[in-house]
Amino acid sequence: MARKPELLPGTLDMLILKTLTRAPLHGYGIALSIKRTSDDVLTVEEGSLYPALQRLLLQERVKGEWKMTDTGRRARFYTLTAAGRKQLKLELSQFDQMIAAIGRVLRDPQEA
Amino acid sequence: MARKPELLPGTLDMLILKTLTRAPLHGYGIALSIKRTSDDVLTVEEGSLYPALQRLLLQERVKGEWKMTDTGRRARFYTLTAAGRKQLKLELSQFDQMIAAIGRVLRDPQEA
DNA sequence: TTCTATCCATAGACAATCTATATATTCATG
DNA sequence: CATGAATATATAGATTGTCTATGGATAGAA
Repeated sequence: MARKPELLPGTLDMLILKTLTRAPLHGYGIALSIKRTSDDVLTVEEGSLYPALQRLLLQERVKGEWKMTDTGRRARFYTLTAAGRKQLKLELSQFDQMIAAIGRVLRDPQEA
Repeated sequence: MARKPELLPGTLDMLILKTLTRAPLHGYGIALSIKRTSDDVLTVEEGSLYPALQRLLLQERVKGEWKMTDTGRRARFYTLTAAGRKQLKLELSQFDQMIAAIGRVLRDPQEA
């Protein structure tokens, strides 16, 4: 793991996809949303975010359209595709399963 | 994330350290313990386990001693050090914080 | 005019995990 | 006694994901 992990590795795609279920957003907006919703615990660096979005585009889990923001800047807005919704559902259930499993290990009684 | 993730990346050291709070164990025993305690959800591959144990040795979070198992094979038994206990405590609290933050993002209401 | 916030993106470094491989021993089964 | 499964350690190499660092550009506030 990186020295100062801002994210739990392996969870970024899921967080992005989930964020897009609310509404289409541009990259910067996704990062802000995750930061705010997580009460500043999760910070998505640009160097993580944009490669992740490229991956998701290639996998056709999101689609991107260049538009203008309210503030008059051009930005690429991402929308979930059907495949993206399906993938999110899958990742969500795998994540729950993992967390539950880790929980069992961490709560396992000490010192017989 | 790997195609078929057997672990949540970034959690292996924590799982190993936690497993060693119960009793000193050798590598193979640690892997078995995690597998069983997690009801077969978490599988620690050898290629992940032994490098992780080397890291933990170098960082002096565990110490290792060659001994004989009950079944008469030589194996390296790992014991938590004070630094290892401290590190476990830290990782546990960071993990809880991350999971809680991820939970807030994932439970964030849909479609305004 | 300068600074901050908004916006995109890539290159390169680094860390963690996995696949594959190698070695060796014990024990059960045929 | 041969074979294979389970027990046990370890490394090399590939892959992936994230981060640091960098570059560019515009809008609006000070």
